[in-house]
Amino acid sequence: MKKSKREKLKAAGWAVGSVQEFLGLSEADSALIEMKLSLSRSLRERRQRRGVSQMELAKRLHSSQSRVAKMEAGDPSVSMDLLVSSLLVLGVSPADLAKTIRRGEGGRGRHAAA
Amino acid sequence: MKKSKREKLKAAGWAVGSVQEFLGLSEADSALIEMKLSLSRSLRERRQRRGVSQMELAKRLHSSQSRVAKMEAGDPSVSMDLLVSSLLVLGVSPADLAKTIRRGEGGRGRHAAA
DNA sequence: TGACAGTATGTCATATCTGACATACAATAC
DNA sequence: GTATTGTATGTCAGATATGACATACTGTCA
Repeated sequence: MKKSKREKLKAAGWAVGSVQEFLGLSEADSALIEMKLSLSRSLRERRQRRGVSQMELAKRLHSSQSRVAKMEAGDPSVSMDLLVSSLLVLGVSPADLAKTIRRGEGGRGRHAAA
Repeated sequence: MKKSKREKLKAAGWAVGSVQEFLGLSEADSALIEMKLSLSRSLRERRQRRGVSQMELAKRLHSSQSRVAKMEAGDPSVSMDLLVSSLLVLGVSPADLAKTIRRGEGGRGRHAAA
């Protein structure tokens, strides 16, 4: 029941801004997606800021470099669990995580502060 | 690589407080778990507060009553994605979600404000 | 008592996610 | 040039999550 939407998104190339309007996504669906994209961006940012390579992060996570790349690419095959785990492994506090999640706040006039 | 820990947790009955110390869980692992438990509690609370039955929520989610029950029971088989989706479907804003997540903040003297 | 609405718990087939691998690409240093 | 390091992308077998279903347990109301 979720797959069809993921397919559409993949096909659409994960348009960045408010993805919702032109696909048949519900508010909740698109909010979730934007949240994940937000986490994804945060991950890359934090990792780089700490000078950690994807390979190294992968090791800490007991995962693989390719999966880390997919996480940062916002690949739909990546779960929120994995994104959150990764951030936690990078030492991000739940409080900071919360901030990141709020950053994913829905369209309607909001602007992403890069 | 995650399964063994889930098994242990299940065996341990998902002890509520800071689960970490007596199992071989990393900080990140237990932080993730407590976050999920936090979401889980929040879900039940919000759903009840709105007078929505598990069955009804299940329909809105295109899921089933039993899965909603598992979500609220903190069953390890439930993903963070599903928990978050559910809260969103209940109309919870990303900002409120963020608060819930912060509530899952790690042990070290903190107390769960019910 | 029985009937009912809500919830819990177990199982299962199928959908999805995951780590691992191969391989390609980009930039840098020699 | 070609190593080397970091990253991207595709694929796939195996692991995990999912919805659906059956069934049991709980009130509550008559």
